[in-house]
Amino acid sequence: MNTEKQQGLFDEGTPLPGPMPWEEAAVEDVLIAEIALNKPLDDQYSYIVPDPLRERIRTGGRVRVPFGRGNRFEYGFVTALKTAADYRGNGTSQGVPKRLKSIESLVDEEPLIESQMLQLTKWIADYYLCGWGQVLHSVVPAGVRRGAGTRLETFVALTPEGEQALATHSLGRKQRAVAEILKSRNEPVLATEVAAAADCGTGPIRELERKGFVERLKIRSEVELAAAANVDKTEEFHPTAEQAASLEKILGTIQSGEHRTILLHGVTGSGKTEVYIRAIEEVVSYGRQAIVLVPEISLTPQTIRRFRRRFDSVAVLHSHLNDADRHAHWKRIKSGDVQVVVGARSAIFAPTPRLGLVVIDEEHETSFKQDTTPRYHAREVAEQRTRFAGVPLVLGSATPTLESWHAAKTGRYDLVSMRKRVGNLEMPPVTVVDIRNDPQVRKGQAIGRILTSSIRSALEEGSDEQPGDGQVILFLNLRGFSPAVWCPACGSSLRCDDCDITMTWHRDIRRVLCHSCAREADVPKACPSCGHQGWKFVGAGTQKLEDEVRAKFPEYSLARMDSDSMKRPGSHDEVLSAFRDGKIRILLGTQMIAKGLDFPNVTLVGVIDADTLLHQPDLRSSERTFQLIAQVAGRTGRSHRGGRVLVQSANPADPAIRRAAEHDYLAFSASEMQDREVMAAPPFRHYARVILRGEVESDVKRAARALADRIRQCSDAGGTGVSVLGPAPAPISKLRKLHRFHLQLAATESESLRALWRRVEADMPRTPGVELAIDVDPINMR
DNA sequence: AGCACGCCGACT
DNA sequence: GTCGGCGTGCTC
Repeated sequence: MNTEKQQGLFDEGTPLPGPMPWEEAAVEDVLIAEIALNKPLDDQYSYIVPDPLRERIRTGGRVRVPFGRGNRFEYGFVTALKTAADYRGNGTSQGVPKRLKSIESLVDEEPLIESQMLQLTKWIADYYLCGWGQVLHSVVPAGVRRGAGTRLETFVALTPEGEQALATHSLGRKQRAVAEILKSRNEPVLATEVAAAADCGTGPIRELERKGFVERLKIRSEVELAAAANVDKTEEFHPTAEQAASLEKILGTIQSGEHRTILLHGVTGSGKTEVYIRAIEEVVSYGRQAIVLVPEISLTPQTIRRFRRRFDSVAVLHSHLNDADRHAHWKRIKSGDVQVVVGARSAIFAPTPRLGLVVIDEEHETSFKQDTTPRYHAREVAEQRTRFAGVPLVLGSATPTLESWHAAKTGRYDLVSMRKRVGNLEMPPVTVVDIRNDPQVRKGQAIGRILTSSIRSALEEGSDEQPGDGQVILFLNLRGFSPAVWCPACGSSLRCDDCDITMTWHRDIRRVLCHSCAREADVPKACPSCGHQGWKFVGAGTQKLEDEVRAKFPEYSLARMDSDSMKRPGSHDEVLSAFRDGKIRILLGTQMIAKGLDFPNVTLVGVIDADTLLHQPDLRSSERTFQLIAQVAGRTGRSHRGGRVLVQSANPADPAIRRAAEHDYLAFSASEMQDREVMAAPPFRHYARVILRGEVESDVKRAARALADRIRQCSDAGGTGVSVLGPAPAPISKLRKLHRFHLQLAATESESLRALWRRVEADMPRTPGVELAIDVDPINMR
């Protein structure tokens, strides 16, 4: 706070403040609360706690305060409480001589945030350069903030007349079924449940109600949490030597009572999950809780079942929970009733009262980084949270990030490795097929000659008992039919009106879709640039692949799994169980099928195009390519039947692809690490990315230049050793109508980036209509 | 992030 | 004369 400015304020005729409470006698013990507001503000604001609230106010709870000149009411979190004496003496005396306002009211009786979580969120605000209040706001789920807890549900019950009618009246088939069900249950039943059990809609129920045989009851019910499944802890564990060693290492750390981060590098199929479960059992036996983070797409019923089978009380936090369910879970976790929390990124904020262990599975997944404010990485947040709690963090992956690998190599993490698969199964042989001269690919097909014949032999090949029951997984990381609609006359492609992106043709809806903003449009008859009629649909997505496979293998059943075909809840599980039962022989899809699937009869995995990620303008493109192939390859060879992998590529000599084919993470990481050092890229250098966006391109560009000048000025003056790159248009230069420019800051010490930014922020040039965001440790450069 | 205050141009 | 444009400090 600037004293001069405040002096000025008083000089300019602002009414002089009355005596502050501490200027009167016996008010030294007036209570003052520090409040963090949900705004991009660096400071907390001090408010007087009025006497009636004194006894009830708590750190970590929310309050309603008047804010700004208009005294509009805002919600904020109490981050600290102190007496006026402390307040005056705490060294911030420069900022004191201002009139403090009073808190209007308390929002929560019970604090939402306990002190370690307060500390953690403060760390996030400092590290990721955003407001503390913003972090606090985003850490508490909306359902919890709003107190969503109950919902009104419609129950139905049989009336006495209805019960008689069963014997005396003739009822329609469905109506009778409904009445029978209600009679046998002899209590009010959820209307939807009855309808499902009687295999009918609500029609028959309504008819019964009209006749007076059924009554409808609206019951406000506490949300019911999934009951503990049949717990089976007797499952025998015959650990491999490597599993035993890994587990021993983790248990040793747990018992040490100190924080360590353990990187568990285990190839696909090496049994990492079983190691996690055994470690969690240990902390649960001490009455502590564990948090398991998995990528959102791995949060499948199979994964959840795996934990539910082994623990009495598992809370699953997925993105499709409604507010009431989320709140119910949250309360139960907070009460200590939950042993294991399984969830995506944000589950790292689960309010476990006695945290014993955090596990992050598939540590390399990019979905652990949030791409809106606060732009945190769950791995870093977990590192801090476990450090504060003095408990271990286990990071598991077959293909660790270079960041984690580097941390392990330099001793910041402990490393344990599992190089062999459970059951002494071999890693599947991976063949890279050069498709540059493939006659089928040249004709525009997605599947080349060699992959075609491999699919056929995999499907036909069988065991002695069951001939010809082999299954095939085909992976293509592009949904839709064609990723481009191209005009052969002028060479232009259909683009999104709002984004700098080509539209993808979706044949099922006969429209084009922008995969960035989800905008939908019809394909114009003629090319808007040249008027030519006759579009070419270029490239292949999963829909086109589906067509091609059906045409080539009409005798085999097939399912496509991508976010378009899996919109209906439960469809994911249905397809996978049909695949498990062998009712589906060919499964094709996107990312969705690259994770965690484990089917013994899959004897061939085909990667349609290994190059899509390779050509991204991203320093991690090699790493991503390696990860993808290694993960997909892990879907086969999971039984004595063995299996193989075929990777189609136009760059068969690329080191990332070759190393992945050889299952050689060590060689890949060693050479990639050297490249990163030469490029001055992470993990050897830390980055922060500043993104500016606005509707008027020239304004954004000007703002970006002005900001870059200001940053360079601050940087030079401070001798910070921070290099400034840009500004340049962002790789996606327009997104949802907003033009985007970015610039990057790089330094050997992460802290120098933050120090520089804080100096820049203090006197930032601003342009109306241009928004600004900063991303610390960015992993998405788009 | 809002928002109230301010200083500039086009209207009754 | 004043209504309203949007640049720009300030928010306990």
